[in-house]
Amino acid sequence: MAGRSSLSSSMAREKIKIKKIDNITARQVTFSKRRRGIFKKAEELSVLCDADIALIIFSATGKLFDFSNSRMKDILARYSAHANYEKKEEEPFLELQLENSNLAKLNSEVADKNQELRKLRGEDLQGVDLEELLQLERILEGSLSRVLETKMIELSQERKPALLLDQSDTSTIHEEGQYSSESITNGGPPLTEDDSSDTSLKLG
Amino acid sequence: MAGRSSLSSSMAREKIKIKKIDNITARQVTFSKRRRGIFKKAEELSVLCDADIALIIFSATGKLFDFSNSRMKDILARYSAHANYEKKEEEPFLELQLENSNLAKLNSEVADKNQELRKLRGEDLQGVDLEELLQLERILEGSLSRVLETKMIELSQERKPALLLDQSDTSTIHEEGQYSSESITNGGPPLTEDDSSDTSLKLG
DNA sequence: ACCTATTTATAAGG
DNA sequence: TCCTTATAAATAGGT
Repeated sequence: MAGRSSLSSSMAREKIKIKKIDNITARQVTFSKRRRGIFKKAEELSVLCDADIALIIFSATGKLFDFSNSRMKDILARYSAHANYEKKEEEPFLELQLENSNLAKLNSEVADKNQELRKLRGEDLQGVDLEELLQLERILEGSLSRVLETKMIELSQERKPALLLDQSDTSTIHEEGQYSSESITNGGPPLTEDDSSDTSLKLG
Repeated sequence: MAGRSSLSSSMAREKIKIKKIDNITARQVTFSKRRRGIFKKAEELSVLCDADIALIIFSATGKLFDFSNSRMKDILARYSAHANYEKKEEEPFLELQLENSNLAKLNSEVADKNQELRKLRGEDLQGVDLEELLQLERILEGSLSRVLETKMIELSQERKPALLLDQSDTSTIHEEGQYSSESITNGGPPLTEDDSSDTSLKLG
């Protein structure tokens, strides 16, 4: 009936559209809930079907969460091997490992981010086509309105003398631990997997 | 109340115990269904919450399935950097310890850029003080005016109607016997959204 | 964090 | 693997 193919989906109280959640608080709440959900699903799948799973999640704020039913590095090594096998004709995937590609990768990532920043600052609009300009315009307008709104809120708060005592910090933003991470790792499956404890890194 | 921590769980018609499924056929059927389910969950989470996700699954028979909302390699590199940073005291994770400091540095640089991008998009304004808000406002207004100016120029020069931008989800599925793998990859820079290029894993 | 009305996911069976 | 159906889980919105 409605136009779209079933792009909808989700849960309860109300069906939501699978589109980035605008409200930051709501997004974080949903992130927490769904993160727990998917980790649980990952664990169940690994147990029920004797599968090896690696699940890595970086939140929008850069926080890391990961799950693996066996040693993460083993699974990534297997993945790397597979990837290499599939495209051995071309360039080796994760190389022998991920090693030096990390630097290059991160470097180009920084470069990409910088270009995005320049565009958002209107500094690099030369080769930008109309479509992207319109998109940029929408983004900037939305951003500006949110900035103005936030400014108004802060201005109105600043005016008032502190009513109550200074509550330490009402709305402490999420920590944004740049390097914090939460990991869930289950070790040895009962039947198969004889995980001979090795400290040797086969990757290096 | 069963004894352990909630080991019960699951789905329908009958509650099943989360334990390896003995019947091979049943296990494969469940694997297929749940695999699809978790991939869907992963994609939804990445879209809803703007998270970067890597999900790698090896079936009991060794078949590989993977999902990533951006380039798998990028995420694994980030993961590696994180892991190295966190446990640099111990064994170097997937990395030779050579570039630890550089990696950490770059990684935090990426985090910084991301935060700056979020601010410019008006997504992360909680905790931003008035002064910075005003600065943001100036930047955005300047940017917006340059975008508008550029748009006007292009409009006057090109008469092309804006073509529809179709965002087809780049999902790739390959199957090839023993080493087949299924990959679903959605990707693309937030701004540009030009992920047209490849239908296959392009590494590098 | 907890509640709960709804939407999803999915175990069985065809 | 797909379809259907009954039931278990996950979860959006609100408190």
